[in-house]
Amino acid sequence: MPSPLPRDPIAQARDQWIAHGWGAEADSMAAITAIMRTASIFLQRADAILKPHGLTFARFEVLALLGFSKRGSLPMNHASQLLQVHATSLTNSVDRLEATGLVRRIPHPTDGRTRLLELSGEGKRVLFNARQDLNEQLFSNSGMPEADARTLFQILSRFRHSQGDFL
Amino acid sequence: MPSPLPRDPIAQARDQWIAHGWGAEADSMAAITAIMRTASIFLQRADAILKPHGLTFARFEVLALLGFSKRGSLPMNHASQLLQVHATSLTNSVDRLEATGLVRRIPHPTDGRTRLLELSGEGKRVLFNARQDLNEQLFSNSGMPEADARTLFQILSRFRHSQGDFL
DNA sequence: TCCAAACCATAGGAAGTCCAAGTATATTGT
DNA sequence: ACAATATACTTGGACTTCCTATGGTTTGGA
Repeated sequence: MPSPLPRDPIAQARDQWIAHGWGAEADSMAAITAIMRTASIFLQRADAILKPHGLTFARFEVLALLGFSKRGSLPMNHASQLLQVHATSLTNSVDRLEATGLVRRIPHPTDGRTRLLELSGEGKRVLFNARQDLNEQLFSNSGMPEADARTLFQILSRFRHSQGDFL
Repeated sequence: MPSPLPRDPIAQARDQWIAHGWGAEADSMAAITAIMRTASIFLQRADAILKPHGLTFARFEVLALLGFSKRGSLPMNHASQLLQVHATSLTNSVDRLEATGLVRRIPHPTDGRTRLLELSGEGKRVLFNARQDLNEQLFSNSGMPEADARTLFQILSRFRHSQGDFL
């Protein structure tokens, strides 16, 4: 928890980059560093909001995904692809969600390798409340103007697409 | 390591948000999720580039900061503020940097509480090479057009300022 | 058919982040 | 001068992420 700094340290780093002759890379460096810092800020805010619900953002995302699934269940495989995290990360999250009774692992009817994830009743309740809080306290009030959010999303979509993040 | 998806899962989530009546929050949600995902992509790329140097991005940032300090040394306190990470995160990074001989902790001449960080000769060498690789393989070639990088940095600076990230 | 290759999930381990607490040192106010 | 407060750093714990390796299951080619 850094106290407010006299000047943007990323802007300072950018100046240093330029001063040392890497002007061509300075803007890219600054943008990447700023993205990482911003992600950290949002993650902390989201986790703080979700803490009273006994959730983290990673686990919230799992619940939210399951809440949208038509059939009410999703193979772990599929879920980890949609959440774009490593399979082992999802295993970790699901372990905790299952331990607190928000989610169940059930066997796949035809494929013995696959496990399906299913929300419990309690899981649905927690999801409902957590999502409401997150919408009110974070998404409705992110601190970013709508226009900026849209521009950001467009730029990042272009970038992610260029990186093979999706087809 | 997710394989390429048929469609952007964040755009899908955004659609779901709208379909469920949270259209007002959808763009913000999508932007925030995209930021987190993009940060993850960049972090993985940076860590992969730095691995041959025996570094991670977190530790590289410490070295880079020290490399810029006029006096050649910096109090941990000051460093953690500039890097905008918790003091304990810096302790963690410095432990590893010191264990591999890239950095030294030396006592502060007048304040007994403070420890100064100092690059070793090997630390300077590693920094030089790592920074060159990062500039060539990540920053020069980030996959983001210069104009996008600049726009991104501006939007994120506005946001971070609004969040009290700096004055 | 049946063996090899692909796939799903999990275990273990390394690293990063944060927070809460604890220790030591400085500073401040009475 | 001395007690209270503030600051600097570290320790321990919770959590996430990734990677590598392993055990089962399924699938596909000889």
